[in-house]
Parts: sequence; structure tokens; C-alpha cells
Amino acid sequence: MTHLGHLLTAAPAPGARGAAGARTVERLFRAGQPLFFQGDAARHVFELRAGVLRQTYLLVSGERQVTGFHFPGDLVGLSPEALHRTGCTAITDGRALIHRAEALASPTGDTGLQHRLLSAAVRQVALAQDQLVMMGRKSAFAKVEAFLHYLVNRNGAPRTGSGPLDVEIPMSRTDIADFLGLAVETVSRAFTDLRNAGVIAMEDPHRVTILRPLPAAGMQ
Amino acid sequence: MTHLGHLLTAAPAPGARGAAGARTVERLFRAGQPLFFQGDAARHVFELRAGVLRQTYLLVSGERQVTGFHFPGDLVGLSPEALHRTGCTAITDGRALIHRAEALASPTGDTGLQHRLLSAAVRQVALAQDQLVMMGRKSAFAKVEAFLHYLVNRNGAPRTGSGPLDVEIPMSRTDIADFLGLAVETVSRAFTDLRNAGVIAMEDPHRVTILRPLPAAGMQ
DNA sequence: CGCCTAATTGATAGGTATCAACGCTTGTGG
DNA sequence: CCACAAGCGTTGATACCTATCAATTAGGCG
Repeated sequence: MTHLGHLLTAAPAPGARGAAGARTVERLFRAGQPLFFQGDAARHVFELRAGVLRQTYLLVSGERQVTGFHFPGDLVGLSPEALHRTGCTAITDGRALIHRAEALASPTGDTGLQHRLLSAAVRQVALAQDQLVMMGRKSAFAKVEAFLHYLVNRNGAPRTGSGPLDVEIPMSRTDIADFLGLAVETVSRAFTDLRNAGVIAMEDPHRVTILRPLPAAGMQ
Repeated sequence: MTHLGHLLTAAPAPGARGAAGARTVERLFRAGQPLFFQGDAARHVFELRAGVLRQTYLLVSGERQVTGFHFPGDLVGLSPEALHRTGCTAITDGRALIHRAEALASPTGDTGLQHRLLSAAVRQVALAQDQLVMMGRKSAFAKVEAFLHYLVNRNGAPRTGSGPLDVEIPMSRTDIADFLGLAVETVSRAFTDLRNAGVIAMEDPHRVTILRPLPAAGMQ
């Protein structure tokens, strides 16, 4: 896998209403509001500036798979087809830049955006792989443990060494369950077990403190 | 998600030893041979021409997660970091074009390759999502069933309507197990159950025939 | 031939999905 | 202001499924 991460940081993001004109607009959204639905025409790419998004895949059986959560800095809405394969909904209030799809592939388009796009796509692959590793864990306990690790990394935590670490959990237990392929009750029980085991403290369901360092996700 | 799939087909692949010079070389590999290891410097991107690859993520606990299988046409080896996050091994004999990483991001580089690269990355995201949906299935039976569906789609099968369909399964039961997050025995039992249920016929472990149409993976 | 790996089948214990009930908060309407 | 409904999170009981250990068979290879 080739090193492309520097592209994201090297290319400055264009202003929402800058010289680029009407190609890019900023949009505010509120918690619970959908950004696009599964099956919609994929005409825009969203550059998340604030807030948390949930990407879901619906099955004919009615089951739901959360294929990812998105945090500020993520580019969302890429599709290999003309239609969205997944739907995307806001978990919290936030805002995003909306880029028109035409600017993405055309040679006359924003090459800076194109590079960031490639970088974002490569990063999305890596994040999906992380999720696969999470879901591959045998026990529900280990899955939720890995999920907390994932949250810490994605939230851009200050990495305060080995001390206690507060973690915001903006999504619901149901979202976590559909993310990890577990039942809601199992996720809830796993949190309780983590608390009883002294790994975390739980002030409320959406705010926990990691007391012991979590096991490393992979092989260093 | 923006429509980018046409880029892959629109841009002709450069010849292995064409005018581009020594930037791209072709490499033959044999079954079992590693293309790169987890932790290696990510200096090349592999454009698979023939054969099947297995991408794996090793955990410190010794567990292994297969993060994907690759088939001809795939671009393999992209990484958001300087090092490979996963290892890649050949399951069958095959061959691949090896592109140097420098040509990928530089403005003077092969723009055709860059576009194919973006398209491939977007496709990899979609494939990883498919895998997530597979792993999210509750029962082992449904997981293996979805895996067969996945294999049919990825092999570029002729799609002969509703008739019986032969499926090559180049990977081992262990690979499938680590791919789906199951135990080897469970995968083996699922195949047996599928045979007993009349869904498939199994001439040998690596060659099955789908007798009944598999349930659609998602929501159309 | 003997060793090794892969695949399969059996038996069992353990984990998780499922059904059910409860407390809590939120929001809505009387 | 209060009553009620609805959603979310948690906990309990139980049946089912799967991981695990174990044994067997078949095939490849030195």
C-alpha cells in the first residue's frame, strides 16, 4: 500500500464560498437528519467539518448494517456506481462542505480535491479493514473493547499516555450493535461487563472513562 | 458516493514494458508466495492480471483476519501510511503489474493510472462494505451463503440466469473462516448444511455448483 | 511408506440471540 | 401541571448456535 496520507494535509481545503464559486456549498445539519438515502443518485461528496455521521446498509430482510461512522475530516459519499450503495444520517448536529461530483473526475476539476479524494478513499479502505478486524473478534466483550479503541483513535484524542481517558460515545447502543454485528442487549451487557471488570467507568451511557489501557488493536 | 467506475474501463492499461519505461514491471507469482508482508514499506501498487490474492491482518494475539480476496483487475497495495497495514499472499499462480508509488501522487505521474487508482480505491471501499455486510449476518449458514454470492460476483461469472452455476473456490476453508470471522469447523459444517439443504452440490471442497438461486445480498 | 496438511464429523461447554420486563428520560397533549 | 406514550438502556431467563477439543479420512510430498 502506497503512502498517500501526506496529500490530505498538504492540500489546503478551499473555502466554502471561496474563489471556487458555487461548486462547493456548506450545509448545516441536525442530529437525526439524513444526508442521503440508499439508492439516491450519487451526485455529491460531503466533506465533513463538524459532527458525526452514520453510514448504513439496509438488507431486504430488514436488517441493518452500519458500515461506518464518520468524523470531521472525512470525505463521505463516494460510490463506484451511479447510485448510493448506503445511506448516511447525522448522529449529531454538524456541518459539511458539499462538492459536486463533476469536479471530481474531470481533468479541469479541482486537482487538490481530487488528491484529497484519493487519500480519503484509501483511508476509508483502511478504516473498513479496522472494522473488519473488530467484527472478526470472537467475543462480544472484545468487540466492544476494540470499538472503544476505535472511537479513541477516530475522535482525534490527545493521547495522554496511560492516564484515564474520557471518551464521548455519540451513537446509540443500537448503532453500535449494528456496527459490530451484535444484538443490542449484548452490547449493553458488554459495557456493563467492562465496567464491572474495572476497564471503564460509565458516568452515563454516552460518556465513559477508560481506566486501564485497552489492548492494542493490531500488530506493531 | 460519486460515480467513478467508468474511469477504470475508460483508461487503457499501460503495457508492462511499454513506452512508460521501467516504471512498471510485470511479475509472475506462484500459489503460496507472499507479495508483501504486514509492516513492509509500501512502495508499490500491484495491478492484478491473473490469479487470486489473500490480504490478511495479523493480531498480536496470533489471530488472523482476512481483510479481502483480490481478483484480476484489482489494484492492491494502497496504504494511508508509509507501511503496509496488511500482508498479501498469492492463493493461486498468477501475475501482476507492479507500479512504483512515486508515479501515483506526483502531478507529472501517470494520470491514467491515478484515475484508475482512485476508481480502484472507491471500489475497494465498496467491497469492504460488502464484506462487512457478510460478517454482520447472524448465522454461520447465512454468512457462507453470502460468501458464495460474493464469489460469484467477484469471479466475473457469466450470469447464466437461474440455471445451475459452477463456482470455483480457490481459497482454503481456513481462509474462508478467517474471512468471515468463524471457526474452520463451522465453515465446513455450513458447506455440508448447504449441500444437505439442496442449495449446492459439492464435487470437491474447492468446486461447488449452486442449484438454487442465492438470496440477494442487499436491497435493490 | 510415513509424515504433514486440509477437510470433515462428533461431543460438549460456553456464549449469544431472543423474548420479556423494568426504569428512565423526553416530548406531547390534555 | 400532569398524564401518557414512545424511545432508549439495562437486566433477567432460556434456547439455540457456535467455538472448542477430539478423532477420522483423504490427499500430497519427501
